[in-house]
Amino acid sequence: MTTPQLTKNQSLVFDVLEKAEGPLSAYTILDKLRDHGFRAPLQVYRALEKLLEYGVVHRLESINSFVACAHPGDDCHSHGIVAFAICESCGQVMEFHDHEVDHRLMAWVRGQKFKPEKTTIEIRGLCEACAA
Amino acid sequence: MTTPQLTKNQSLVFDVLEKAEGPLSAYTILDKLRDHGFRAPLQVYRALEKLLEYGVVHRLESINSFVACAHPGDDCHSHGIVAFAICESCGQVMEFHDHEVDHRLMAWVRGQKFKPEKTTIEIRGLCEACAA
DNA sequence: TTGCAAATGTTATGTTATTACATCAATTGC
DNA sequence: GCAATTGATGTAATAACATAACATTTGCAA
Repeated sequence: MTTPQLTKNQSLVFDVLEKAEGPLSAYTILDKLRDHGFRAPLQVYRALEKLLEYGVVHRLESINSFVACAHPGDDCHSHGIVAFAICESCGQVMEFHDHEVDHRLMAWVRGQKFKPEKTTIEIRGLCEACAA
Repeated sequence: MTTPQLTKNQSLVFDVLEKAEGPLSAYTILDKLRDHGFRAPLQVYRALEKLLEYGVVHRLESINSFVACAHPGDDCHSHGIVAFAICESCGQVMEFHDHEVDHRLMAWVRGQKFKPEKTTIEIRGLCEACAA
């Protein structure tokens, strides 16, 4: 999928996520955009919905937050399943891909005739700096 | 870890989850236990906290719900990372384990000197019956 | 220029989870 | 025995996350 031109709200939300150190909740994004005229959660959620669809933003299910994709200008979908390591101390997120993991999960899924739509892999713990 | 004797509230919550067809939200559990004297969400969340700790219940992060562990009488922790396939149509959940997936994720983690605490693997999609 | 689809604005509400504080019951140490 | 501690419970209030419903605006193509 190629990313279409972002609308005003989509750009604002994406910029906030890109400039952020780590993942942000929808309401945190809302607060950061009040100066730009944002008033309601839906303005954020609607933008996020599109950004997720375009693959330029990821949702972290285990912490109800969102991050910009770590592959600028690239298409995340081509990498297979995206996995995340989330530091519970500093909030830093590392994004990675492992084709063997994809392969094993998809093999299991095939065996069950299960039709996968969206797969979540999130490892919560402590990053090197915080574990020290 | 061996599971200690459950308290009254823990037993009530666990029984509800065991008898359920699929995952339940905390508030759904609350509703099912009103007849047994439950009045507040916290009664459910506190019981769930312990049941999760004992490993007899799993939390499904991507749907904010809880399921009884699919290995009755067994200790889930000994199986490594638990993965779930969740049917978005009928709500059915399949629980499985794949040592190779564990191995690959833990290898990545070691390479980053990341210290994992809790790992989530959830595949949302359609089960065989619902995909037909 | 009309008609449509997508995006936006706004209010209200629904859903999930926690904080704060009080009480009760079992256990331990003296 | 009986303080002291610990863990479980009860209750109210609130915080945090997400969507429904409806009105309006915008861009664009027939």
